[in-house]
Amino acid sequence: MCPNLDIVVPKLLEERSWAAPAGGGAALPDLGLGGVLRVGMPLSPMLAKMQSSYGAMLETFKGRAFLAEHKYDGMRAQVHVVLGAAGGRREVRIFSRNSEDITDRFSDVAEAILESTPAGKDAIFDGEVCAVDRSKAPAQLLPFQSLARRPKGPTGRSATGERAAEVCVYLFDCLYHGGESMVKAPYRARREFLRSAAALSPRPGFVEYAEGDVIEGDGAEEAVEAAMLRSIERGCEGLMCKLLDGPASAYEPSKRSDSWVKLKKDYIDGIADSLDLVPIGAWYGNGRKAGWYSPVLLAAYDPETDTFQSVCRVMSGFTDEMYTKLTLFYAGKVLAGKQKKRRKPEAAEGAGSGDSGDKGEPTGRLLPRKPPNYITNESCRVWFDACEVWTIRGAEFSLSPTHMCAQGRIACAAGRGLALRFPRFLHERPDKTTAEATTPAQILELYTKQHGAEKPAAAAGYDDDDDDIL
DNA sequence: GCTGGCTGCCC
DNA sequence: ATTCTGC
DNA sequence: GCAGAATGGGCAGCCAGC
Repeated sequence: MCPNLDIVVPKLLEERSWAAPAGGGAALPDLGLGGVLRVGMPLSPMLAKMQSSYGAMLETFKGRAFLAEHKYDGMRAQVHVVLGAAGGRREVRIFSRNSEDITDRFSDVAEAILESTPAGKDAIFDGEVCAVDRSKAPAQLLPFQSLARRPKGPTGRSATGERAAEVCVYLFDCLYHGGESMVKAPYRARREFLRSAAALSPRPGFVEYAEGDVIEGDGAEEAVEAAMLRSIERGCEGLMCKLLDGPASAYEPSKRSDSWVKLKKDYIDGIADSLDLVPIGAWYGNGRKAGWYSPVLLAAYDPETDTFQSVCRVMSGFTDEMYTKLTLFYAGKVLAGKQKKRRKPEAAEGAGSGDSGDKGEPTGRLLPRKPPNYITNESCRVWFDACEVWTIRGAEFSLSPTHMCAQGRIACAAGRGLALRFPRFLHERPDKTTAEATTPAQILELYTKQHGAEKPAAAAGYDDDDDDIL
């Protein structure tokens, strides 16, 4: 329970460089309300605006210098180095993006920070903690899932007995140091300071600097593309592009500032793959989506076994109009708007066949029950007749206990399938039949390529699918 | 003691 | 996290 | 342009129930 006052009071931070209370905290009733940084009290991290093309990003920087930094796929970490009362023993606290204290979960990071920072100086750093495999030369970045499997408590014991993943923190900013706030300083200065011995002594595989390229002048576009490719090879999600100079490059807590732009690789034309999936079921939407099907369960089609294997649910990317059309198409009628408030299913349930008090069964294109060739651990409220194809885009695939795509073909993952992270609907694919949908084998190949960083396997020529040609 | 559901948090 | 909608 | 709503995948932890 951290008092997250930065969120409650998103003040304009009239930060001064006098933030340092020379004599100690006694006279600081302020809880962050005044915008005064306090080591040990988390401030809301600065956020980035998302853009989906190099062109749009370059446009926002308008020729000014910026940093094209790797966007690591881990957890945001605001690292505080707190001085003890006597100025002696230091303590490290680590806060999540939402200002939760996650020090216990990453006590190894905390210790590494202690070793990497000079005595007698308090500090606040910003960075990303990632699961890594240190047996590789430069520590190999591991998927987010590895990081998520870390135990939450201080005990560090994992129920399954598997050892927790090693982690490394990639630092990219310094907000405060030695009693001085740095948030008003230009990013270039903050970064340079962070990279000086006065602030930190990095330790490979434990405490590192976020990788980034300074880009300015001609050839910016080529430089950004190159940075993006490097980031992808490294196993990152894309780029964080940050304005380097001037007051606009200050650190603005809790703001989704224009001076930070994120470019995720799965949005960039020519890099992202999309999938052609089949809607096989749905639930009833809540709130403003009451009366519509939402979300919708999607599946890949395996012609070898004639099965539809679920890959994800999707609810993003539909306009209200599409919802109306979709619902009418499958239900064959307008659904009665549900009550505003949804209630707990209680213990009722009893498998997905009952459909409690629903009237019409096989109306429209609904099926009376889940067909045996729909392979999923989901229990949809209604099952669709698999009859169309939608183009879906997402980030990577994860091993799933719920979605059974390619289940049985994945080495070392008995009983698990593949699921798509961050799925969103792009458009219908009226020119494709369900038999032409993306197959589990294709998805398995994409999965293998994504973390099988072992082999760069450049091409492996992949079937297209996608195309949002306009 | 193991399992399933639910909560809370990460992205 | 993402997307669309409404102010 | 921004806030709000409705949800995406997935994990650890905790508690109820068998």
